[in-house]
This record gives sequence, C-alpha cells and structure tokens, in this order.
Amino acid sequence: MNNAKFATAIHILSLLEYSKGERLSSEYIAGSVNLNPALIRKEISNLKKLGFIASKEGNGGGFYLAKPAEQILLSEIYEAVKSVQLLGRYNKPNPACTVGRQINGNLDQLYADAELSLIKELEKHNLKDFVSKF
Amino acid sequence: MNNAKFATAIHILSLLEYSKGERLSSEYIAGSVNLNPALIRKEISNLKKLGFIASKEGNGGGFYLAKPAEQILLSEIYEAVKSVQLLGRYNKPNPACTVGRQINGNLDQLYADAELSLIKELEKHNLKDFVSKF
DNA sequence: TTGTACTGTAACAAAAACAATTACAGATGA
DNA sequence: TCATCTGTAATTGTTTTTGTTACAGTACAA
Repeated sequence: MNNAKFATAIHILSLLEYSKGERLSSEYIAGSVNLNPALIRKEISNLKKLGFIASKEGNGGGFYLAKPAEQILLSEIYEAVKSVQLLGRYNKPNPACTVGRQINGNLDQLYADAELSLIKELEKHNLKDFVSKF
Repeated sequence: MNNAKFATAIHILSLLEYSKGERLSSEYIAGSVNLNPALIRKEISNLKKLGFIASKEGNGGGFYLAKPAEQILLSEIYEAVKSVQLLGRYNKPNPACTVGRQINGNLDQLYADAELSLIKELEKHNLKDFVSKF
C-alpha cells in the first residue's frame, strides 16, 4: 500500500462528519485535501458503493455521510481502500525448489495473521472518535 | 509497501536456514526466488548490515546466516525491509482548514498503533519456526 | 601467478503503479 | 434555460519499483 488512499478516505469522511449536516462539493473537499476534484469524486465513488457516503447531483448538490460516524469503523475504511497486500507482493519462485514451491503458501498464512491483528486494532476506532480529536 | 522486499528477504533467509551449513551463491538463490542475481546481492547487502547474513567473497564464496534462525524474528525482517508506511502515504493537506491542519498528526498516532499491533504479531514468529513448515 | 568463480556496487533502462488533468454527459434547482 | 454540481472515461505525466549490464575487488586452486 504505497498510495494515499487510506489517508484520503479518512480525510474525506472526517470532513463530512466535521461539517455534519452540510453537503460538501468535491471542489471544497479537494481544497482541504489538496487533490484534484476529479480524484476526490473517484475516491468517493468507491466509498459510496460501500455505503459510507451519499450524494446529490446537480446545482446545490454534494456529498454527505450515509450513516452515523459511530457506525463507521476505521477497519472498514481500511478494507474499503486496500488494493494490495499489507506486507507487499509475492515473488514467482521456482517450483522446482522445495522452498520456492511452498513459500507463497506459507506467506499467505503469515500475511493473514498479520493483517488480522491490524484489523483488530483498527476495529477499536470509529470515525466519530477519530473526528473528536480535531 | 507495494514491493516484494519482505517476501524476498524471507525467501533468502529461509533458503539459508534450509541449507544450513552451506554457502549459497547469489546465482543459486536467484534461481529459487526467480530474480536477477544482482538484485539478490542488493537485498542481501541490506540484510548483512543488520547482522542477519554474512558472506564470503571470492571463489567458493557465498552467503550464510550470521546467527541462529531462532534469534531472527519475523518482526525484525519486517523492520529491515520496510521503506514506506504500512498504511500508505499522507497527503499534503491545506493548513488553512481545521481538519487539513491536524489530520496528519492524528494519522501519525493511528498508524503507530496499527503498526505496533502488526509488529507484535510478527514477533511471535521466528525464522526457525517459519522454515520448519517447509 | 594466472585462471576461475565469486561478491559488491554503481549506473542505467524498462516496467508498473500512482497521481493529475481534461473533458464532457447528465442531474438539479433557481 | 442557465449555472452548478456529480459521474466517469480517457489521457498524460510522474514516481516507484524492478531488471540488466558492467566491472572492480576478493579468494581459492592448479
């Protein structure tokens, strides 16, 4: 995960919670995150599919939280944006070698354990708590 | 972390433990990992600095573990190869916005907690245990 | 003392991932 | 019917990551 999607998603969701009740435009959000409005809309498109954000099109439209911030766990945000494995890619090792043949399977198990512990930690936090620190 | 360094490092170290006593050449290791020998030497150069691997130059030379596999924790390997933040980059948000001004600080705290939980999990495993599965 | 087989490193090239930009169709309210 | 907004695709630019080549230096062995 060497991109800024997790930070961007939390930023967007935090803004929406922080300005609760208001509809925020992609341009306004982009101004705070310091990214292009189209990128913000793209990222939000994903967060909409997952039920975190709703929107209204047209004049006066914009984005708002689709559910209470207490019900949005940071672990869910992590899962929403993750595109690659936490600990990185595998190689394509040589199957003629005992180690090469089995290592990816062994890594699978390890990565699963590691990610689970991370998720367990993120589950302890919800968006409301996170935003309360601002 | 969208690279294969962790997988590569574990693979190399596993091979060295698995062939305990033998010196392995970068070419042999490269054949198992399926990477270029120069890449293997580059990665090993890092693992040498950290005291996991030792080497002998010249004819008949090669690489071997510099300490017992029980004493190499997977958390240490993770720390050896990590180059970017576990949960990804930050943005450069707008300091004129309350949320923008503080979010990276808040994320710092969160990322630290999350990474700690991952490290705690990886600490439970050492190289010997990992290799015993092959 | 010379040939061979290695490591160690740097420099460069190629490929993949990521971010940024532009454009425009469609929705909506004034 | 105009202005303002979302939704999305297409394109380009930038950075990160990987791969390759080359060669100096070390060490053993004949």
